[in-house]
Amino acid sequence: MPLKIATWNINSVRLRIDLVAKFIKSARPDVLCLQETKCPDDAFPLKRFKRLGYEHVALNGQKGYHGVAIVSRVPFERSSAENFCGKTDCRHISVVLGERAGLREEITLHDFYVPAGGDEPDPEVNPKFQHKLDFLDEMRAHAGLRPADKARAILVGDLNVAPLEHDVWSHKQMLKVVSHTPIECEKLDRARDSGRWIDMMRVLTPEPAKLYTWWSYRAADWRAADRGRRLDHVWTSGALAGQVSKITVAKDYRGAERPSDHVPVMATLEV
DNA sequence: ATGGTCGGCAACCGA
Repeated sequence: MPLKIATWNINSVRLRIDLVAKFIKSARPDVLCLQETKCPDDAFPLKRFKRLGYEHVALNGQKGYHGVAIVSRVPFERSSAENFCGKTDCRHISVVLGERAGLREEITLHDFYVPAGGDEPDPEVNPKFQHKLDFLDEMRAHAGLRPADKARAILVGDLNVAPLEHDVWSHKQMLKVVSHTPIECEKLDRARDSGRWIDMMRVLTPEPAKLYTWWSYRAADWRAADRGRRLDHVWTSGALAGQVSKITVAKDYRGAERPSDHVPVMATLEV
């Protein structure tokens, strides 16, 4: 059976709830992972999601900043939220899909929002960049992010790093720009390799094809300039990799009225 | 080389 899992940095779920509804109705994901919900759990628009058919929700939100959520048409077995870098800043949540979702074998799903890291790419003077590097190191070292050989797992979200040359509009001009500096790209690679995760977006769309999921709000004409970055990712364990039939980047949503600066990415799994 | 725009929430912080 096909299982569709989408990820989207929504940059305020309450402000953009109508846009989320439009995406849900059109793309029909089974599970939607959100980042930057900017919404305390008691203010999350549960009723709206319920009306749309997404009755199962796992939340890790707070007032004003960051926040992640997983909303689903199929029930979870369990969920958990973890803290990184000794902070309670709501950057991770995970669920397990299993029997109740009609699966014979469980799938663990992680939803991440890695710190953006500020503007200055020097950890000595910019604590936000240091935090980002520490966060990536902690992901690498995390035992819970190393799926066993046969385990089916998927990790999605806004990882705030565009690691490959063709994940940015200009590799050369981006080398000193936070999101594409060598040190953070290397740390992201190590986090991925340490868990033996596979970068499924690049399996299905290999370089040198350009692949972006984010376009700055600051561009006068984001579409014409097309100075995008691939900040959002879909990683799977080896056991799940062969079952990903398709990943789509819904670029049109960047052109919506009052858009997020990120667009939805949706993976279809044959499970 | 520089500054450009958002959202939350009520002055700036974070992105």
